[in-house]
Amino acid sequence: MTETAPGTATTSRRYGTRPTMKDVAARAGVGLKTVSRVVNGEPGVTPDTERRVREAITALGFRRNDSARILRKGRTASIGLVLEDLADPFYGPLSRAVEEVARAHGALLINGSSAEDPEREQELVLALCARRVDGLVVIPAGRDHRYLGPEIAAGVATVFVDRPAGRIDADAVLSDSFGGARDGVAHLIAHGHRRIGFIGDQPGIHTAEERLRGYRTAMAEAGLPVEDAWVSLGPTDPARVRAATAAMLDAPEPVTALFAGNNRVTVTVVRVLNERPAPVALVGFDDFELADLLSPGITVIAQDAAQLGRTAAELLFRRLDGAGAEPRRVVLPTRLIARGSGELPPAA
Amino acid sequence: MTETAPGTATTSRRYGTRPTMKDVAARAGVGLKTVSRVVNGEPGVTPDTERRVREAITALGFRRNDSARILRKGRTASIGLVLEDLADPFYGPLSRAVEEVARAHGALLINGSSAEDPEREQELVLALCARRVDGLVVIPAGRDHRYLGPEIAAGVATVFVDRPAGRIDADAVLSDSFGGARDGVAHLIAHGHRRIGFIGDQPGIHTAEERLRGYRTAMAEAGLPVEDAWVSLGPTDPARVRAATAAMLDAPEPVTALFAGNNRVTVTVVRVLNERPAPVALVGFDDFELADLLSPGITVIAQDAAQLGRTAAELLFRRLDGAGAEPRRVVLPTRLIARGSGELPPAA
DNA sequence: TAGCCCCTGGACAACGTTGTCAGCGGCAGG
DNA sequence: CCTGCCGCTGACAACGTTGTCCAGGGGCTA
Repeated sequence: MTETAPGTATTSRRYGTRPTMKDVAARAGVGLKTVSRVVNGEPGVTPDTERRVREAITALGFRRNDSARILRKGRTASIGLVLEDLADPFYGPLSRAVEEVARAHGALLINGSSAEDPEREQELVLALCARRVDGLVVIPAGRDHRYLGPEIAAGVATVFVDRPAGRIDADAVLSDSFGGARDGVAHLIAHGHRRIGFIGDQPGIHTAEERLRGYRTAMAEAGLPVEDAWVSLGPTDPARVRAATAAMLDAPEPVTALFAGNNRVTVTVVRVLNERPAPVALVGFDDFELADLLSPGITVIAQDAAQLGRTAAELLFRRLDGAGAEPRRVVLPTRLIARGSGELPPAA
Repeated sequence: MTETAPGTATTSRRYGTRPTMKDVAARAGVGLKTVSRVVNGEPGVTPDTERRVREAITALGFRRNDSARILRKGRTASIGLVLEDLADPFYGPLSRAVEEVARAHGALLINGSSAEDPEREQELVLALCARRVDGLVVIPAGRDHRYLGPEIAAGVATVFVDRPAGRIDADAVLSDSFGGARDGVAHLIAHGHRRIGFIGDQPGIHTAEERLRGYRTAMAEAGLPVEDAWVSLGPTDPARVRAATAAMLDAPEPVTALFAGNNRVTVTVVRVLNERPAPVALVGFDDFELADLLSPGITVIAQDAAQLGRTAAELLFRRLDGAGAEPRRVVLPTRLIARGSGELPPAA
């Protein structure tokens, strides 16, 4: 045993310094490798030796340093998740689903929010790569993911969720934004609407564009024109959405129904409609808690966020297990849930 | 550019093997340490040398291996967050707030869900410690955290949030559960209620007990009795809460008002009340999105989840910056938001 | 021109763990 | 009694990075 801190016992160590296997080995009177064997449950250790080692471990409060282990082994048993905003209720279940799958595979989840900022996304992704995560699940904020090329080539499995990767070919798990929006708008048309507004997320975001395309397609299929004033894309903050909604409703010839491009938009639109006397039909993309308890209940195009996360994570681990193949694109169906708001007839 | 075909030049590497500083140094024709200097922006490198190194870095797709760096430096620049369930809307903003603070301090956030299972909490916490996170933010699931003793002694800063640690002395950031519940119940009493039910989370959970204590105190302060049938603690799954609510409302002498112990409970209670003709007053602990849009709006005791997370993370980083001191307990106030459901008069 | 210092660059050890390999004692078979 | 094998154990190198220390060269001063 060696002396360490000024004037104290053998086991005392400076604050902030942790005992290592070497310390454990010294205390147990065995070799370094034997400690390693015990810690990792490898065979070939006498019960008596093992007991001595275990005693030393608890006495010293030893905990294996995974950084060293990772360095040595090359695998980190962790995956990274980069999403837009954890505070958005859409991402909670998604994140949780990814975590559950990771856990089932013995991996830890490291996650971060890009705040919808491409630079921040890249910064985060590269930080995770520097940590040598085994794989990445990314909800893209940017439109160009070529910076991931070297990482993917180096063996970092990567799956994109909710939106496809930009300018590289990679696995992606998506919801059927186009089909969902088309169904939702067709639903409104079926209930007699002719003048339908679309309020969506920023142009440039894949889902926003797909949903807009779905809207336009449904209108076209019904032979209806789309006026410029009926389409508004932009940030989903309440102020912008409020303004857009008001503009459509206060126009000389107001829209009689609205399609909201995601849950953030829907919530604000509901608030605006609530403040107005005349009922306006509404279908929103994304389901959300309590949508059924509002009056009228909100008709939505539901996508299963948890399923999205689960599917992506499972695909990721299949890749890690060596399922090498062409990048795949998985598209999950959406489901229209009619609750009332989408079945209102045109006011006029 | 060099050839990378199988079995060729020095710079070719197997799939899954990443270039190291040594490779970069060889390619740039400089020493190992010089590469390190460039990568870390240390002074003392000629512009020309730096350029050569940077070229080699991009050519090889080099990315520093943070595992090795961490091992060498001892600090990981990452903190761990262990919470109950990311899918619970209460934790999204909390997690996000912690992340923002971590980011401001240049640290990465690793998080995991305990699923309210003490064993899983411990497993997660220890896994994070093995990764040598610099600090931990923990929303406890268990009641005994002595297992954290060695870690804290070894310098892992730890802050508990939402509930205090069990059987060890540690920093904690809490909401005023007791005061909030007391205020909420007093609010119901002020509106004429005498028979008030309390539906809360599992006994053993600190907040559940504090809120129950607040309920009992408010009742006692008003000189009102509390019948056993008016108090129900247990899991917050819909089935249990439904049953408990129904039992209180269908009793021979039903309660005229309910206090819900957290947002999960509130949501289910709202659903049950919606199915019944007679209005029942309701105050819920925790605010939630759309609470204002229901009819009646739901009166709540709001706690600021983001503030909770922010405060905890800031305290954590103060500790990491060396603010050694006695463990502190910070209690944040709650706020009653009256929206209608809490102001309904007794039915009878 | 000698002497000195500064600037740049590199050799080397160390961080804590795991994989490889070799040693040692005992036991069975020849 | 020797050989060969097996079960257990430990010495040693390696993972990729950073900190320490030293060497060489160029510019400056005396």
